[in-house]
Amino acid sequence: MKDDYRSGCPINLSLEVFGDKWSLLIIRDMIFGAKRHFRELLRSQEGISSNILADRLKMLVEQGMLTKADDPTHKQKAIYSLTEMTIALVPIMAHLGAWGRRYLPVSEELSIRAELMEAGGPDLWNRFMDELRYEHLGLPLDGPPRVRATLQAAFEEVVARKTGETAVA
Amino acid sequence: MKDDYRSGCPINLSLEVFGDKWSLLIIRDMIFGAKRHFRELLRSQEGISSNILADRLKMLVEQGMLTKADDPTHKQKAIYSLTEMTIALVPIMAHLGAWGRRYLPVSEELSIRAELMEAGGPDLWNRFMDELRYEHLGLPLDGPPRVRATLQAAFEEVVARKTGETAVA
DNA sequence: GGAAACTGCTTTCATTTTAAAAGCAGTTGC
DNA sequence: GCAACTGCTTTTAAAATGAAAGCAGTTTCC
Repeated sequence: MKDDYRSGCPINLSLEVFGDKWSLLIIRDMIFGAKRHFRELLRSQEGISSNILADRLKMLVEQGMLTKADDPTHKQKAIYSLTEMTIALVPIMAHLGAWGRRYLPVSEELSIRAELMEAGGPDLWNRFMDELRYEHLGLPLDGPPRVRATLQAAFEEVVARKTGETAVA
Repeated sequence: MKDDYRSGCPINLSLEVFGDKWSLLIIRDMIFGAKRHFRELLRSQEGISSNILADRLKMLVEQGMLTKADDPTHKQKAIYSLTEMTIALVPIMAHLGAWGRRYLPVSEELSIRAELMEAGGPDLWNRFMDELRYEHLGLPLDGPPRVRATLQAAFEEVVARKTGETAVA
């Protein structure tokens, strides 16, 4: 952990931890894309390069934002997990997505999840956070996880519809 | 405006606009510190340098996050104003502050505002946003602005108390 | 049992960004 | 008339980023 901060302001400290162009995208892919391995994270929409990904993962682990463990199914695989700190970013992700959707030129398929998160509100966010605690921290969960699958299904529906439209056009 | 984005994901687009170590601090100082001029913004807690500040202000204006106008009281002064886009970041600021306060080594005096914002919740944020619309966009406001002054007073109270403690110690 | 594909990275090198410091052409207040 | 203030720009060094290739294993598949 680094401990020489520019100031003790909570917004500044937050930016010092994940205020760059990539960290939050990695966390996004872990939360919404269920990605847990290096090579999965390497296939981001935005095309992160491997050296940057390696650097950020290392930093995020050092900061307590992620944990890293051996994957029992493969001697070379590492599994990255969210921590409570990172799961607590879900509402911020939802707000960021809603903001981007309102003010920036988002694509329909990549913003359907943000739309559903905004519509679902804090109740949905809390359910999703509980599901992430179940998947990443092993905490008990009431019923099976469903939020991410619902978001994913909506995404795929849009993709299918747009593919159809293109085929027709 | 740049228009070559890495992806149409709303979170990514948001990061492309203000996902760096300084942009959000400039906006923070305009929102919570009522700073409107270059040299005011230069005196940030974190010590931004003048070339970076100039660069970011230019970019934020290009992105529609701020507007720049002549200050009628001084031929060399420029006044920067928030836009609706930036005022809409208030809830994100509140969440970021709350998150930082919970998980990072914040200082007491610099986090009292975040504490009050968290306690006030969406009702307070909306009132604050209306006050910012009044100050920066000239929209009508019901009653005089009070939120920022309240936050500022709490900040100064903590500073005064801590100065007293130091003097006694 | 051998080849191909996959594992999480690291290395290299060119380009871009950041940072600190000094400076500058005006403008304003006293 | 001069000192302090205005929003920057310039210079130079250091650091971060990005693209591409490579690497020492491990696993899969036939």
